[in-house]
Amino acid sequence: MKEESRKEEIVRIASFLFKEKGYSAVTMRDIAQELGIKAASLYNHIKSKQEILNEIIISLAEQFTEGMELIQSTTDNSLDKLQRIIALHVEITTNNEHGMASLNNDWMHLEESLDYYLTLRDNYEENFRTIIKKGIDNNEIISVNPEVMLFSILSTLRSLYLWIPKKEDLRQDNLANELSEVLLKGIIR
Amino acid sequence: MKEESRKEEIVRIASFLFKEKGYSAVTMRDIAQELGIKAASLYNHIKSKQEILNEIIISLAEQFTEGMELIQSTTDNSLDKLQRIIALHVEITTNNEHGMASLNNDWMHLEESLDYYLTLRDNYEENFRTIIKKGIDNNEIISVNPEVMLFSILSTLRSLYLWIPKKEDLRQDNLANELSEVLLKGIIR
DNA sequence: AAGACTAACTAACAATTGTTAGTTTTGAAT
DNA sequence: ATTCAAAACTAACAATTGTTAGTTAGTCTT
Repeated sequence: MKEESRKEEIVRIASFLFKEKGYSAVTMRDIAQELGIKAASLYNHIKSKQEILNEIIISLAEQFTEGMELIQSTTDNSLDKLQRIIALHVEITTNNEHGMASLNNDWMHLEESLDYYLTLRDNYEENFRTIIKKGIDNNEIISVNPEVMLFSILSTLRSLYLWIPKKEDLRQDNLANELSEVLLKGIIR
Repeated sequence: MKEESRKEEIVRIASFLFKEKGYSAVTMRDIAQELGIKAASLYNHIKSKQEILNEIIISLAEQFTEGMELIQSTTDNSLDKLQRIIALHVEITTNNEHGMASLNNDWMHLEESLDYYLTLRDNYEENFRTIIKKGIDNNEIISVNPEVMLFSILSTLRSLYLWIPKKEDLRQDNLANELSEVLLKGIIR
C-alpha cells in the first residue's frame, strides 16, 4: 500500500464533507478544520476548490468507463454482462463511498471538465443501453421499453452509496448477488 | 384552478433553480432575477430562504405520507400495495418534477423541520418494509433480504424525477405499469 | 379625495466566501 | 550545525451572501 499524500488526504476528507452537505455548502475552512490546519494551508497542496471536485468526480467516472469497456470486450451473454455491471458498481461504490455522492449530486458544479464528464456519462449509458437491447433481441430479456429497464437498474446502482454504509455486515460479492437476483429476476415468487 | 399566489410562484421558480444547482448554490438574487424583481422584494412574500426549502420539502414529504397511509388502509395483498406505491411515486413526481430534487438532495439543509422530515421519512420506509415482509410471509414475494428489495425499488422510485422530464411522450399510467413490470417481475424472459 | 394595503424599489449591513501574499516553522539531508 | 524545501502560519483582499430599513408607486375601499 502506497503512502497517502497530503493532497490525497485533502481529497478524501473533502469527499466525506461533500457527501454530508454537498459541494457548495462545504467551505475551504471546513475542510481545513477537519485536517487540523488553516484554510490557506490547503493551497500548498491543491490549486483550488474546483480541483478537489474534479479529482473526485473524474477519477470515478473514468473507473466506470474502464470497467464498462472491459465488460463490453468479453464474449459473455447479456445477462452475464449485466451481472458484471452490477458487481462493478458494488465494487467501485464500496471503495469510494463518499465520492459517489459528489459524482451523483455535484457534477453540475464542474467547470473545465464538465463536458468531458458528460461525454463519459453519455457513453456509459449508451453502452448499458446497447447491452439491454441485445438481450432483448436474443430473447434473454423480456420485451419491455429498454429505457425503463435502463433507468430502473441504473437508478438503483447509482444510489448504492446511500445504502452500503448501513450494511457493514454484508460482504461485497454477497450484495452483488442479492442485487442481481432482485434487479434481474424481480421479487415475485 | 386557484390563482397562483406570488409566494407560490416564488417557491415554484426556486424549486426549478434548486433542481439545477442545489439549494446552497442558488442565491436569493438568482431567484429574484428569474422573477424579474430585486432580491429584497422577495421578503414581502417569504420569511427567509429556509422557508422556501421548507415549503418544497415538507409539502412533498406529507404527500408521500398521506399516500402511504391510504395504501396501508386497504385490504389489498402485498403486490397490489407495491403497485400502488409505484403509482404514487409516479404521480407525485410528475406533478412536482423540480421539487423532488430538493427532497432527495437538499433535505439536510432543513433547519427547524429537519427532525420532522426525518420522522416522516423513517415512517415511510418502515411502512414500505412491512409491506415487503408481509409479502414474503404470504409467499407472494421471494425470500431474499427484504432490505435489498426495499433499497432497490425505493432507489428507482426516488430517482424518477431525473427521468420523467425526458419522456414527455410517456403517459403516467403507462410508465407506472412498465415500472411495475420491471421492478416486480424482473427483466429475464 | 383620503386612507390603507400591497409589492416593488434603493441602499446598506455584517458575515462569509475562495484565494493570495508574505512569513515562519519543521524536519530531513548534507 | 547549516541548508533547503515542504508545509504550516497570519493577515488581508474583493466578491458575494442573506437579510433589514426605509421609501415609493400603484390599487382597492370607503
